Amino acid sequence: MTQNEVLTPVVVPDVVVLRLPMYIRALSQLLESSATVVSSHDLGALLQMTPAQIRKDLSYFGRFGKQGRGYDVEFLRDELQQILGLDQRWPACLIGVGRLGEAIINYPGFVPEGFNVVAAFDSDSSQIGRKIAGIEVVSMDVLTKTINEHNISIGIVAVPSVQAQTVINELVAAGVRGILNYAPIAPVVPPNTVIRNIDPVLSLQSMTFYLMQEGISPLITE
Amino acid sequence: MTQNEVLTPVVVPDVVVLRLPMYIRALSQLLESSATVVSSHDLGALLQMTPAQIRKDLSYFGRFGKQGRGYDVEFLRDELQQILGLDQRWPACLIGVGRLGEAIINYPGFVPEGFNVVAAFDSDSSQIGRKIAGIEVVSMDVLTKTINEHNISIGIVAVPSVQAQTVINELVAAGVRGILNYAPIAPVVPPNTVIRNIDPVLSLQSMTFYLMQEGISPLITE
DNA sequence: CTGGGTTTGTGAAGTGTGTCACACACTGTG
DNA sequence: CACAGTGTGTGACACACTTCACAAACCCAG
Repeated sequence: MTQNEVLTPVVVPDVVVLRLPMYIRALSQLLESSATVVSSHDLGALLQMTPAQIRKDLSYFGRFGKQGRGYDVEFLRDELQQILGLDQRWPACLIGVGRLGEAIINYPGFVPEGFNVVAAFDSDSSQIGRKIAGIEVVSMDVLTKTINEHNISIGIVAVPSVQAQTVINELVAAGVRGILNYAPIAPVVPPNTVIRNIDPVLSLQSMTFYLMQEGISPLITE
Repeated sequence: MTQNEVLTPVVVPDVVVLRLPMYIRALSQLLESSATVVSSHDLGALLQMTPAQIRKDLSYFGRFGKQGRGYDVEFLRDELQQILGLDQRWPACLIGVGRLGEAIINYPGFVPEGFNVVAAFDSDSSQIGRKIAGIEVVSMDVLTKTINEHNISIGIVAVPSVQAQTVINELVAAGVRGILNYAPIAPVVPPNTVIRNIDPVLSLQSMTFYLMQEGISPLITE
């Protein structure tokens, strides 16, 4: 094989892709504590997972470690960031500037990770023109235009449930291929679109099953 | 086997438990559109999953359907709610009343689903005494006492990353067995404790991998 | 430069989850 | 009351992911 490496030799399982950001975060944390090298064993202890899984996951993308030594923390983090496209800044737009939308746009966790909300939309005309965190709320009428102008490929949906599917359809039609949905619904998207749902209620509802199993019930004190 | 049925015949896979809330939500939606009966086929279409998976999932808990007919919507929803313990109200406490904590306590999605934030804590003394959504912010010193008094088994963590693990440890020590964590960390909890992490950044970071694969890059316009 | 200790990368085995396909049950009709 | 049509519940199969285990590679000490 004297040709250039193919980008992704075999198809990478989704679960593996979901774990890469956790590796990046742990590596960043290690960097702050001035660690230069880490083994799959130590990284596994930090993330509560087996060393074998970490090695297998990384092996989908390349050979980043050295036998007898481990992984160079900074190098591995940079490689993983590049694989996920996190060495670039991603402009995103927000739809819905109610209480939730406002909290999202003010959330300080996005910017340091390379995600910038550069536009905010709302269907409520009384919201239009208002500025939140330096961003002016504009009408849904200019959705496609604004998305093209700013080259936005990520949309964050923070509208009421009943409107969410419609808004998602509009985003997809406007060319957005990645959607972060905060509405408590099960949205339908075309196959070439990536959707991630943030739904604390679903998390709580599956949690109570296990609490019940341990005999913990809100009505019984002990 | 003339003995009483055991509650859960075989161990239920975690993935199945995670899907039950989605079924409940879809069933509630069907109820609103005045449907009385639904087949696994139709439910699958609504949730983008195969009928076989739905039938298999439900079969872990009992036989709720009727051949040739399907499932009674209201009956199935009630059964699933009971299995998850959602026929009761669950008191929860919030730790951290910053911008994020405030948004959580004001989030209107929890109460209709049976989750009530009945106490709010903060380590910042300037926050103590303040009232948010009718709930007075109190000191971390009274954490254990308050949790016991209100019979709280769920804690919602909305403190900065550096404090999150400490707060989680304190919650566990105080008897909380279910934790909804909003801090962007990988927390460590004892085996008998259920943790759910809400982390929009992780969702975005795995999303960009797929956007990159489709050739979508924030720097390239087309 | 040699050898003991360490840790990676990866085929192979193991485990768990999803899908298939069909017997059985129920409905409604004539 | 019989029969055609429909849809569940489930054992068997298929697939995907995780873990195992070991050869190969590297470090470092003497």
